[in-house]
Amino acid sequence: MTVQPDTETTPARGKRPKQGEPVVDRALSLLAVFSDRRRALTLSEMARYAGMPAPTALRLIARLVAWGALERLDDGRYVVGVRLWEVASLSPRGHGVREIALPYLEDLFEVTRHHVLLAVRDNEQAVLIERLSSKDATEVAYRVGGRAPLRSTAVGLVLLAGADQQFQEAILRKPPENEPGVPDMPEGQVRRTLSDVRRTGIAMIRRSLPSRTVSVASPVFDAQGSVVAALSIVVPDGSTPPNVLAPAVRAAARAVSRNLGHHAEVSPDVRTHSQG
Amino acid sequence: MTVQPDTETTPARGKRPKQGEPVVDRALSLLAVFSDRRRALTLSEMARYAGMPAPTALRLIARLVAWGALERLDDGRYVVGVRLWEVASLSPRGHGVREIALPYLEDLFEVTRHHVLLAVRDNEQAVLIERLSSKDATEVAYRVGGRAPLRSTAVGLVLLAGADQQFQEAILRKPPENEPGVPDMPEGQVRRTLSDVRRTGIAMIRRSLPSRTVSVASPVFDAQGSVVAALSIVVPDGSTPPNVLAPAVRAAARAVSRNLGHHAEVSPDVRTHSQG
DNA sequence: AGCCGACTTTCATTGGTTGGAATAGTATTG
DNA sequence: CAATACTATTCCAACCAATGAAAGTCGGCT
Repeated sequence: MTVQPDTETTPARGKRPKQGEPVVDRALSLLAVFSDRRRALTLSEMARYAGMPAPTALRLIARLVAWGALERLDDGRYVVGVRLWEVASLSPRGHGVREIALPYLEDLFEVTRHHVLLAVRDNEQAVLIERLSSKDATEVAYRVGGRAPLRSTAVGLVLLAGADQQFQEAILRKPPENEPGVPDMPEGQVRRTLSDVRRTGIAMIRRSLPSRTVSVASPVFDAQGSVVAALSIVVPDGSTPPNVLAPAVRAAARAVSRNLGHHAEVSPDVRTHSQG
Repeated sequence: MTVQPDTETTPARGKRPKQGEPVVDRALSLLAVFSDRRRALTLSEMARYAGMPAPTALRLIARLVAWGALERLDDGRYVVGVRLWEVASLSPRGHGVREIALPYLEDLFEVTRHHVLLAVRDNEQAVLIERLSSKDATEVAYRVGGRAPLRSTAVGLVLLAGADQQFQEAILRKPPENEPGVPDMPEGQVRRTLSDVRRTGIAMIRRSLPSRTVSVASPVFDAQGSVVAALSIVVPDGSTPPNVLAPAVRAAARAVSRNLGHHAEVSPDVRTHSQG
């Protein structure tokens, strides 16, 4: 009678191969399956992308739908819900700065009629918080809610320059990402650029894809003097001399900073370099 | 020896008075504690508002922070995170329509220099998706991400008029909410108004609080011909005759609809009434 | 009809979840 | 400076919500 309990042939209901991930994490991973390209997904797609069995996904999704984090379309597919958007609109670094900055972005937009961008840093990337564009503007690489690299975009450089030293070093140590359309700078040049950005309050990047454009960005400070966002303008290369754009961008960024409670201590450096 | 196990005096660790709410719901209720007035909360505040013990809240919050749904400030308080905002930006009815509508909102804004609003319906309320305002505009009642009643706002009436019959009846049966600053319409008048809105594609509301304003709203249709959003303009009462605003608002709303794939079948009714 | 895929319900098992208690840290008060 | 009051965090044994294979249901396609 040395017959072990035959687990092979006795399927035994409720015998899971062990998973052991917190439920909350699973629920969140179901939210994370949505992306720019995947805005409406079926149950099985969500389960597959999130890496869990369909019944489990269904149960969790049911909770999310009940709360409003997800919504179910007529065809049975799921999309991100308005309720989630509503809560998210309370994000200080998301809609928060946006709300304060928007009027100034509009002014800048109205004067220039070119793309106006607002971005914050999240982890090792810039997240686009707002973008004003006219219907007939140049093609631009990033959408609101999307992410952009720190080293190869104007807003990214501004945010990187404003981050704490330790973080900057960590980023600089990493190998460049080689984004298409942007000449990748060697580490030394990046360092010099960041220093320039801090000194002048302006970052500038030329890119050739998806179209030939010039971006000019400037930092937005909060009351404590830390860089909380980057404001930029993107124009077709050759349309307007960047040194004409810089003062306008910087002025807008300063106006936003002032509204955030930043008391602009005009450093002599900035004064010397204002205007090219 | 009829002494029962004295549960009273033997506290016995791990003996909870039973709760039994799904974990996901609890996690979501921790997100729901944030509001316009409460954008940064401490652990104990969140636990209190969400109605759960501090250790439980802490554990869940830790997961939410790890994922990025919440962020922790230097002072230990929690705020809604950028990651959540990022996912929420994929909400078709949230940022989705917004993204398509924004250029047209901007045009309208630029011409009029008054508040331009975009709202969708969620449940029994309108949710403000976008608001363009100049720095020196009139005070306005609602903020982006906020909710407004259906019966007493211009966007609300448009959304209500575009909802299915069954839903409209349910709303009409409910007693009026008596919002301050807006004359409350009796049921019959609401019905007539809704019918007018459907016919003319325009809703108009005067309100006296927080300032004397006139709102003019028009529906945005999707490819299937259902009302997915309402576009409106809010001007100080007396500044511009509403019948001048109506065509502009309707034109903008139509432009957005067209962009959403709506093939405007110009109904005879609308033609008769276009322009006052 | 028969097959296939996606969706949903069921249910015995169990491990993630739970919250009181204890501890540590911080601000306020007498 | 001790005492008080509060918040934040760690610990852990009990236990119930979560789990996922299996089976049933629905709809589409051949």
